[in-house]
Amino acid sequence: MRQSHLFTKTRKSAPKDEVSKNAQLLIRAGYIHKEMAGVYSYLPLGLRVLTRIEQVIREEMDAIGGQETKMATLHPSENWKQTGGWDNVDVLFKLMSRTEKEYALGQSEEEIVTPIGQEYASSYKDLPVAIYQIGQKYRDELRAKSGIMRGREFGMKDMYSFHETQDDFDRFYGIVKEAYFKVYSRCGLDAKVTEASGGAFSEKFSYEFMVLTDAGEDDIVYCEKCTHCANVEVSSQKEGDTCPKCSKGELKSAKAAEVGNVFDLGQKYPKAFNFTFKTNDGTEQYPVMGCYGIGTTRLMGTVVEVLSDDKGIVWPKEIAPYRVHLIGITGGNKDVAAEADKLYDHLQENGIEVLYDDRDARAGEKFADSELIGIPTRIVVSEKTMQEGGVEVVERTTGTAAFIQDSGIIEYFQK
RNA sequence: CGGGGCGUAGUAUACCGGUAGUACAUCUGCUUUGGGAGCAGACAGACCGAGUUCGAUUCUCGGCGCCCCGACCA
Repeated sequence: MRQSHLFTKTRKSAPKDEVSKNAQLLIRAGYIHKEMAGVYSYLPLGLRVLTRIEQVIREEMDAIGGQETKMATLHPSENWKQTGGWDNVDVLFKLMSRTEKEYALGQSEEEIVTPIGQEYASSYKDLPVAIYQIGQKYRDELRAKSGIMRGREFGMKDMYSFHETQDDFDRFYGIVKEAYFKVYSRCGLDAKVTEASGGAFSEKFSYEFMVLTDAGEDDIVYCEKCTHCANVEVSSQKEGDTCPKCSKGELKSAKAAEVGNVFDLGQKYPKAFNFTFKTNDGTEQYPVMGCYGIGTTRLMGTVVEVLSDDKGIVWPKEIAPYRVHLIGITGGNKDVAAEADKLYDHLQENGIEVLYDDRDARAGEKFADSELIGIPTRIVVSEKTMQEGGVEVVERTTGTAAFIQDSGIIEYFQK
């Protein structure tokens, strides 16, 4: 992508009404555009990041047998009335058509996925099954906050599983947990898992996946010696306590962002829709159901909160909008511009995604923009580098510059 | 939903009871070119409504919007 064609531009200052770091940086760098409180549009750069996050999640869900779908987000009110959610889920957006027919906007998909499961899973031979989707969710939050961390419209991967037994759900939960840790790791985050309450819709437990950041909304305690982590909201554990798991470490308290969760739904939804399957002895039974969420847009915001520095965003390679930011410092020299053009083509021909700053701008502006946008590797072509037969390469994470010969450029990105 | 704060060009800001100035961005021209360039010129603005007043962007009230704290958080 030639930056001269990219329709977004960077800004020096953030809008005064955005305080959160993720919103300030993402807006300044041209990733997102605010529509209203809690609702953002994703612009070309932002969409590329979001799409990559989705792809990481997709790969990990597919790897554990999840099957992707695209379920409706405009829901019939009847399904919500059948589960009681129409009157009991206060974040549910309800709307009415011109013919006074009622609808709900999907804030979660149990009301949709359960009847679908019922249609296709009628035997124990069809279980377990896990289906998921990645898409928009709508929640009528009383207060949207923290940029893209808590919005009224947001992106989420939600997976639902149906099992013959509780034991089988527990087994599958362990598999999902490992897959979730892979997702966070690939996104450059270090996550912890905690037990928490199931919220209003489940009398059973839930698990929350947490990333330490002051931008988060949850108060947790965690052990530095082991993986133990608990939500202060539902546990009596507090800072300074001896870790109940390893009894070696002392608990520390911290703010954390919930970047994923798992709910054990039991048989609530199958019962509400009378979804039964035949067991191997011919009796009818309700399946055990689980749901597994990852907020894709919140995950993006969390990455910005956790990894950015005073110069701008720092994307991990897996989810960066481009792998390389190629910068031509031409100073009006046509030979340099031609050399940068050539390198741009060369990188693309080798499958390396590149944002090419071919703008007629000064070096300082290009460097500052590059650091704000946060692409992992910057390559600089200038008169100086041409004389030496190579390019300057700077990693965004460290800021250290290295010189590599033209012949070694592609190899640099293949290691 | 309770409390607090804020609404001035595209963005960030300043001043003012007598219709608004600056910076960045944008446009034109010349110069400049490895850390957000310089000069000259141009375009562009008071959230909405009511009230007070000779006159309101400024004061008062209401609405709307946004941010923050709290509550809430499938």
